[in-house]
Amino acid sequence: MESVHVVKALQALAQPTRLAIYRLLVVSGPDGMAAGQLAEKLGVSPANMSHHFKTLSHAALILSRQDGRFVYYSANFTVMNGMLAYLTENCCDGNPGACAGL
Amino acid sequence: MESVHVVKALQALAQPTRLAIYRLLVVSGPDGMAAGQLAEKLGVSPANMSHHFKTLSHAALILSRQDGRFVYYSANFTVMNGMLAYLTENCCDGNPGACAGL
DNA sequence: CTGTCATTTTAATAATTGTTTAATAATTGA
DNA sequence: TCAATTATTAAACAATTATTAAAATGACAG
Repeated sequence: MESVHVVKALQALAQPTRLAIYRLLVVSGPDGMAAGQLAEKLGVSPANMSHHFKTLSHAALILSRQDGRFVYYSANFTVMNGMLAYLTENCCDGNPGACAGL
Repeated sequence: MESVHVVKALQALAQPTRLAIYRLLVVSGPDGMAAGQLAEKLGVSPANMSHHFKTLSHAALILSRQDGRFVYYSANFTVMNGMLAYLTENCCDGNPGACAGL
């Protein structure tokens, strides 16, 4: 994963509403949740949610699929994995250190 | 780790220079690196670096210690661990899913 | 002390981001 | 087709963030 994509993913998650959206989608797994369901659960207006979905989608952190009138969003675990790996790469230059557990 | 701290940590890392700083500090381990050394390595002005150090410190992602005229910064692995755990908590509601590997 | 080096702070400006309101699409059922 | 529902887009404004230049702090050597 390249630096510029990691920055984009971090930016996308670095906002309270979007972090909450993402966490709900992590819990809901591959099936995901409908846009309106998320909006209601978080008490955020649909328009505002839509902007946040766009930001998260653009960072490839979430996926969407249409089902009738509903749009279901779900977490893209592959990108999250890549981001986490990037953050801890080459920890302590390969030697054991205070980073134990990473 | 609380949501508000996670957002702060993500915000701190969601910037190319700060992400680069953090990664260099992850590699350099507990000893860390001097402020000026990092500035030179990244080609960023000392004043600008200082602002970024402040942001990262305020998010508790890095630690600092003074040694003579030099200030050494190092990665705070505990906070990174907390952040990573927060992001993947309750994945797929505890059931096996597409999140395999997280 | 005085001068120099390493870093931080302050102040100013430019750029980005988040929220709101209103308008627009797409889908469904009567 | 018409109205209702679900979601997105566009435009505007307020708020936050990043960068720069200049001044200030703190540490050490002579």
